[in-house]
Amino acid sequence: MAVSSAGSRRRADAERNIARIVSAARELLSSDPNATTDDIARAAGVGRMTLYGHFRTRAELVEAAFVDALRAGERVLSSIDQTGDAREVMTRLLASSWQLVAESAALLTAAEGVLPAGRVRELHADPVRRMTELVRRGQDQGVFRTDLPTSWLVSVVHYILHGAAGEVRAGRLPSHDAADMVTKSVQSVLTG
Amino acid sequence: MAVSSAGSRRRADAERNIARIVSAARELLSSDPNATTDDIARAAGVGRMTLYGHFRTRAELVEAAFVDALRAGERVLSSIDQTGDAREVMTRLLASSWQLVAESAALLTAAEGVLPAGRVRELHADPVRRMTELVRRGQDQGVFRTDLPTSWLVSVVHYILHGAAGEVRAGRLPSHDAADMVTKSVQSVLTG
DNA sequence: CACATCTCGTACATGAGAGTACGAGTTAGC
DNA sequence: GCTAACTCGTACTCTCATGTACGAGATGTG
Repeated sequence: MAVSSAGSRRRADAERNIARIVSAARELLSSDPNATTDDIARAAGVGRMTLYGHFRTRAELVEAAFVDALRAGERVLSSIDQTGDAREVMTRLLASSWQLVAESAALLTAAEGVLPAGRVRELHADPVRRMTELVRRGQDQGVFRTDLPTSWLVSVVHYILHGAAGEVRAGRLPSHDAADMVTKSVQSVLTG
Repeated sequence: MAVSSAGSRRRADAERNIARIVSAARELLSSDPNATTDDIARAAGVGRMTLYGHFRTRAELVEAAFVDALRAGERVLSSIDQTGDAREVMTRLLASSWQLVAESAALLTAAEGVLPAGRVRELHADPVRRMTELVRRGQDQGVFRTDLPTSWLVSVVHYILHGAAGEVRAGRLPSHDAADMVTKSVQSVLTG
């Protein structure tokens, strides 16, 4: 997060620059978890020193980018139409969020490499919980398998998501095909 | 690979040290893709200078470790009983190799970060080809789904494998449960 | 318009890791 | 047991990224 927490108000240009930096960090770290502060500052169109004016350390910046991505994810998750059985909800969810989740794979790696152990899990406990609830609901409704633990099924969904992202990034899978393949594959695993 | 390629013969102790170094590299890089040459030399029980006597650069060492892991994988793949339909073969294959493939996930990351682009795919073209053939055979036999491309199915198998490895490493999944979950999940995706 | 806030270049300190140079000591193999 | 091959410690250079120090100039805001 930015240095000045709540006490004093920030100037508008500072606010704008912070947003730019976080956004650039999200973008760069999502394709290269080792992007340097210099890379990020440059991509944000600000000097490196400006960046350090807002984020004391690289770790602080990575966390800010990660939190930003999580917030975007939360926005999507909470806007999903929850009617119908769990299969339908899952399909809708994947259709509208697979790209987002997938893009953050490398960002997650970056966060894990830099943040104190456990902090990462702590930060995205919320989205994981929501996904877990959806899967469990499906199991309770009898539309998702119960011979595998809920937590494992949730994990597999993540792996498929991240994998698809990798394929797309590497240019081996056209982006518009990905959603369909992800959905079909996930549905198979969940229904057994 | 080692510096002296084919021309002159190596002394027995040198040969032994090379084996130790490669083995240590495989082990360390499999849990930390950023392990340093110093870490590896130390783990191999040799001086750093000995290591540099056999591998000019870190990249050369990483490649050697990667190739070594691939060879071990090939040995497993080629010893699998190929009788029965593709589902049975796949089950046998996963049972006896998931750990191996899984362990090499981080090693693969290390290789990708250090080797020239494309070199990695080039190196493990063989195992990928074998797995692809197995999946295609299943599709031809009518036991695996055909509504998703072969290459995508192969990829998903890899993701599930690597994901399981991550869970085991993180201590969230007991190692002896993993094989079963991987097998069930993969079977679901492949049969639709 | 005054001034606190913000920008950002240059320069520097630090630390980590790769790879090199040298050379004395050890060991395998004929 | 002689010799070439090998080991490996010390010490060095290079490069790269993080983070700090200083300070002059630009700009938003009351």
